Amino acid sequence: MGRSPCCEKNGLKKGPWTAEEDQKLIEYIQKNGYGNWRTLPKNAGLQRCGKSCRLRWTNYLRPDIKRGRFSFEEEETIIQLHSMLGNKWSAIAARLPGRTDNEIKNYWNTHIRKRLLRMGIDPVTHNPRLDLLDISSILSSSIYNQSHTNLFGIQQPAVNPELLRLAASLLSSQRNQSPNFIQENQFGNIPHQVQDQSHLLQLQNQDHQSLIQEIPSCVPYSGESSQLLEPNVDQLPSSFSHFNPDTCALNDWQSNLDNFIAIDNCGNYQQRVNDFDFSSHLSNLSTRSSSPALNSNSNSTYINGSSSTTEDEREISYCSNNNLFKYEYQEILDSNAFM
DNA sequence: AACACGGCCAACCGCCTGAAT
DNA sequence: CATTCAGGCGGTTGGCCGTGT
Repeated sequence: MGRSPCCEKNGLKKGPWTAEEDQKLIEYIQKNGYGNWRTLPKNAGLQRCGKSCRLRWTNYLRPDIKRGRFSFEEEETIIQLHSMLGNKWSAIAARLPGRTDNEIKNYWNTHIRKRLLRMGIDPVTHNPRLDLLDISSILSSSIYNQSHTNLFGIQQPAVNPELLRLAASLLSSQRNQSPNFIQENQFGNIPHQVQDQSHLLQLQNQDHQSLIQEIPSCVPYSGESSQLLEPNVDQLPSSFSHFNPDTCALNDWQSNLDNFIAIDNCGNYQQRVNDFDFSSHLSNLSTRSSSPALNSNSNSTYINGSSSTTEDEREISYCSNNNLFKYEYQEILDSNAFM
């Protein structure tokens, strides 16, 4: 009845593979192919279980594995696929030739996930982090002096009651003002007023999602992120300068910061305001990078550094489509309300 | 030089699904 | 139909290595 056991569980070697073991496995598979992992270790003269052999082969020894740093295009693909598929690493790996699910998973957990978190984007939902947005949960707490439980169920120290009283007061005063202050901005960028805590507190009256959709309402949006379109620069307000990495030197780039436009490779654009110290961010880049490190490959002709090669420049590039706006909003929240 | 710390990643663990018996 | 296991998958771990003090 049933199948016979695949292998003896005892007496099999575990841990890192030696070069000799690798060679045995490679030679066996080159000669006989792979498929029956149950019998393979014995036939190949390996004191390993079939599962270990399969893993070693698929994640490391396979000849078509691409090693080395992930390219920008690969990173972008991973993020886009993850937003659609979630932690389906094998499904994501199937669309990235030469990359294994294990490698993508590791790269996500060690690089991309942390970066998204720093940007205020929830790496699971790809939306703004609710733990940072959830001011209303603080304000709605009826007993200010009690400790506060955050979204993760972690007890946090009591919030300064004076601060909360001030916040409540400001909120109350803002309720009598125009609720459309965000839409009043003709360019669709985040208004500077948002920096003001009173405006920030006003936001808590609105549903987070509706707010996010509201901000880019004046911005041309090309639709699906998978569609790579040339940006339509004709739609840019004339007062905006734009950045062309093909022709613009880094100094020009920095000098234009006051009127900087970020355009992702779907053609969406956004005026960058200096709310979250974008200038110093770029200054730091310039000290570590002798050249702007920009390239003109892919479909990003006008872009905020998303085709560049340094870590921090890439960081900006993840703010594509709606995430761009979410990011800015999140940064404003972060720097004004929680610091 | 020695130690502590954190990041990275190969490898393992445990669960699930579908096939074999 | 029930049982058993191979294969596949995602989550987690632990050791190595680089960096900071």
